Amino acid sequence: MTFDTDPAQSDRSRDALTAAHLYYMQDLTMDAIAQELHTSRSSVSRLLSHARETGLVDIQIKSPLDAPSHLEQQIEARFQITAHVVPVPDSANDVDRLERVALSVARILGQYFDSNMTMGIAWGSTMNAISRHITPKQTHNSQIVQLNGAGNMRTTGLGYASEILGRFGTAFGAHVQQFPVPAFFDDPATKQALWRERSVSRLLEMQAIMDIALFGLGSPFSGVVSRVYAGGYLEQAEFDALGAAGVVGDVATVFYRADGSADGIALNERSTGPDFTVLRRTPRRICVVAGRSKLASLRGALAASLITDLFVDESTARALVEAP
Amino acid sequence: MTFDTDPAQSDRSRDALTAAHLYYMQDLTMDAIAQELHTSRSSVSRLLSHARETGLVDIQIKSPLDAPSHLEQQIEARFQITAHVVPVPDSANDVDRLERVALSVARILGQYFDSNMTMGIAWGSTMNAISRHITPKQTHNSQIVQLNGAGNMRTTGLGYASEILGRFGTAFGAHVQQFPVPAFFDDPATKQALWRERSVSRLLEMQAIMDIALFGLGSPFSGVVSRVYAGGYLEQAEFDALGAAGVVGDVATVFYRADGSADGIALNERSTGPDFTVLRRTPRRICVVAGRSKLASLRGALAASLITDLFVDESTARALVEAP
DNA sequence: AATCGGATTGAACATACGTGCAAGGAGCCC
DNA sequence: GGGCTCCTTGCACGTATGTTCAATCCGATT
Repeated sequence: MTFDTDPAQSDRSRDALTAAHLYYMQDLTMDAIAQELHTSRSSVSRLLSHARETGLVDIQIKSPLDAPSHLEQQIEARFQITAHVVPVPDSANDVDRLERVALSVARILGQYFDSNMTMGIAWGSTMNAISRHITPKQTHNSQIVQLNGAGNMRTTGLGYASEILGRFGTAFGAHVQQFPVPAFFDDPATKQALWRERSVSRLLEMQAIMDIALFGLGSPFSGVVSRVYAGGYLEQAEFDALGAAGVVGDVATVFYRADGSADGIALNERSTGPDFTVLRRTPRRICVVAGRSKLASLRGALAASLITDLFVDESTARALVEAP
Repeated sequence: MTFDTDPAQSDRSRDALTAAHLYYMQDLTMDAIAQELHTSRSSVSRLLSHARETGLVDIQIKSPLDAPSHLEQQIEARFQITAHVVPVPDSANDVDRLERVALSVARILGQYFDSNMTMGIAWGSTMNAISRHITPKQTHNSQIVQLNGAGNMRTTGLGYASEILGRFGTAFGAHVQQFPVPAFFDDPATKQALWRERSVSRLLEMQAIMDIALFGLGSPFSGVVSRVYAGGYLEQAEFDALGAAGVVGDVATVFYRADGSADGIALNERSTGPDFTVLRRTPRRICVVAGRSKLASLRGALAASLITDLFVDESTARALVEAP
């Protein structure tokens, strides 16, 4: 049984390691490294890319002491959470914004997730963006578990969600636990029945003991429609009911109001996402938000105490600390 | 009292931090960053240099699993120490060799040294080379303590040694404890008398409880003469006596033989360096060696169990694992 | 207020770097 | 063994980056 020690790959990685040493520790030029490795400069360039992509080289930004920016301090003081404000120029559009916040999260995630841990993962455009950029890190005995179902009337959702899950899994060398159910059941009774099944309850157990939850926010009633609302998951009537109930957002297809409350929202009874009382027991709950359209949703999630660590673009962060 | 929060510097560092985020976390080009920061591309280049030099950006090379190279494994198995083999082409001369090993050590040192620690520092060309390249890291309540005196018949040695010490001190924000004595006393009795002085014994106490010792090796009887032997520290007669006693090297001006023994070497009675029995109590003893001329000295130091962590250039490492 | 020295800036230049491309190899199937 | 694809390599090109230099700014000093 070969681990990742197949001779070809190992050769390449060994060279990449040496090249990384020479480049990052000894400040040699790629040309000089090429000579030492008896190859061409281009190959060295590629080796170094490989080293960075595979997480062989790890670049961290330190926050010596003063680091928390003014904004971060304000957010932390006001909401009792850890804040990471991602600098994005105000002129950027929402797509760039999401991409850049996601990239920052993807690069830093390895500092949170480690061996023997379990991480819960939502799905959606935010999670998708993150998954495409994660810097890999080898872990052992770790689990990635899907937080909520992704099926709808048209598809099982297995393709989209499992693509995301899979990227997380391979990046961390973790076991992946899929949750092959629809996002919402038609009948609450189906959910209750299924929840008693051993195969499902095993997964719910894992959610209950996860160390990290990672999720974006849905914002049903703002400019950009979240994936949940565009993808055929909800009927118009259901959507209207959410509005009537005063819903401002969702985490893993579980909805809440501006004050953070979620009681009496009918759709939650049929949702497959984790109940907030469960979610709040997770030690680290990382929320990733990009774009001011999610501001109301963010405020609600904060009011509901769903977040311990927030990644947010600069302009949304500024809006957040302004008077509500 | 201003810490490092003087407004000008803080502005610069804040920009550097942002630039580092944008460059290393979001893969923007310097041009794009310049626009966001309303400055020129050159300034961004300088900001990023600044960020790297000040340790604001930390680049680490991971050793995922297989990392210990063959050579490192061999050394570790044979001598029960941790080995870091620095890749240096065989064609490099001894000066390059030292420079490159020192650079690697300087970059990685921050991973060993932290707040509330005490590190003992030798002096010499190796330590000098390292000191010129250390990547800074802010620590609190930490100490840098000089291991052995640096004075000789000509100078107090304060200039040279304290320059080295000082660079370590400022790089880590640590208190610096100099040791203003000659490298060797003329009369052992002077040493004993001085060693009872409270000012000196306070420093010896600190040496006794240090967490890390960092030193190069002296090799009196090989091609390149160590600083100790060229700088007027020893008279010819003393030098000859070392040869007669079978000495192969020294650590912080304390000498040893090929088998690691140090008993009965007269000069050690007059040396100001730490007794090996004291040194061996230090949990981490980092030795930096470059150049095959130090091979015999290295073998002796290993036999004397003076080393827990070894940094060595590739070709010397190869020579080390060959049959003695 | 004038002058000086040192630090900072952007333009221009010289390198260093990333990447598309065609050529060469290594496996694999026929 | 020939021919196929897929992967890797080095070259060449265009772009990105580091660095020098003259101009400018800033603060301190006279």
